[in-house]
Amino acid sequence: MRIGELSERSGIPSRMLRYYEEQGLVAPRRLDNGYRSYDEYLVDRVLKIRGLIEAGIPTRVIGDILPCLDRPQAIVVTDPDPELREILLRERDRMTQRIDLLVQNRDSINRYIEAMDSALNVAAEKTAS
Amino acid sequence: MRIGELSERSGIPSRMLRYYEEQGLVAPRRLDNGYRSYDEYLVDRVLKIRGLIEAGIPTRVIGDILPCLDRPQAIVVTDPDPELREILLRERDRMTQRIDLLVQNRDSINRYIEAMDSALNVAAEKTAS
DNA sequence: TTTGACCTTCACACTAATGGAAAGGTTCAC
DNA sequence: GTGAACCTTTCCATTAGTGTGAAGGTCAAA
Repeated sequence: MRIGELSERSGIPSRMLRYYEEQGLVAPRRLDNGYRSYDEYLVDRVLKIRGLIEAGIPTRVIGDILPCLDRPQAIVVTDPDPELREILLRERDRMTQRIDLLVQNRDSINRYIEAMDSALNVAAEKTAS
Repeated sequence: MRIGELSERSGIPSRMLRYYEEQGLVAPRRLDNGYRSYDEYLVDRVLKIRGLIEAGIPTRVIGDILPCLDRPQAIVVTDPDPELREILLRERDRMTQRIDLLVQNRDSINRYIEAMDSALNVAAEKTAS
């Protein structure tokens, strides 16, 4: 598919799809006329990229971890690179930290919402009485 | 305490502490000479801010949710603002999405690391035999 | 064959977060 | 009272991600 269709299906502006390409995160083929041509599986890929960017992972890092994310590991890991392993360990731990903090704060927000709601209920009961 | 001490204790550059103030996230008192003076509890506060920023939450949003995060809810929620509730619901859901995607990808990375390690073990066993 | 929708590259600009330098005030210790 | 260490504000620079517009090529349909 061409960039417009991918953009529509993924909800990601074509400007950003070109940017991801510039950052080396996707490599669409080119048609004879120079148009980008995206394979079907790239829909999921760009959505994953988008999600990671929104989660605060810089494209540089995404480029490192992306190859390890979706494909059947058995095929890839024939020659384990110890340097890559270090990068992955570090990023995994950073992600875990992020997750913990996010969970903690989301739960705080949730408690707050619930407190608002029960305050509303109290008010409603007063009115009803 | 003054900005230098807070910076040292929190590990956050003073430049950033001034930035957080500019964004309305902290409001240190001022000494007679104009120096910023931070209360003890602000150490935790700026660390929380830092964590949220690193988790990808923009300061604008942090400003909205911060008041709901740490303080005893019962006191605050006397007059629940429905508009604030909408903001909080939206942000909570966004955070949940982030968390899910982060968990999913962290687990993928983890599986990949484990695959690397067992590939290494296989190689080591070969060498040993 | 012209129009319209799509694509291309290039470039300028904006925001958020951050770093850093300049120019100057305060305080304290020698 | 001078120097060192700290603070102040102001301003300029950089990076990542994003928006937008110009100038132009492709292609199908009227």
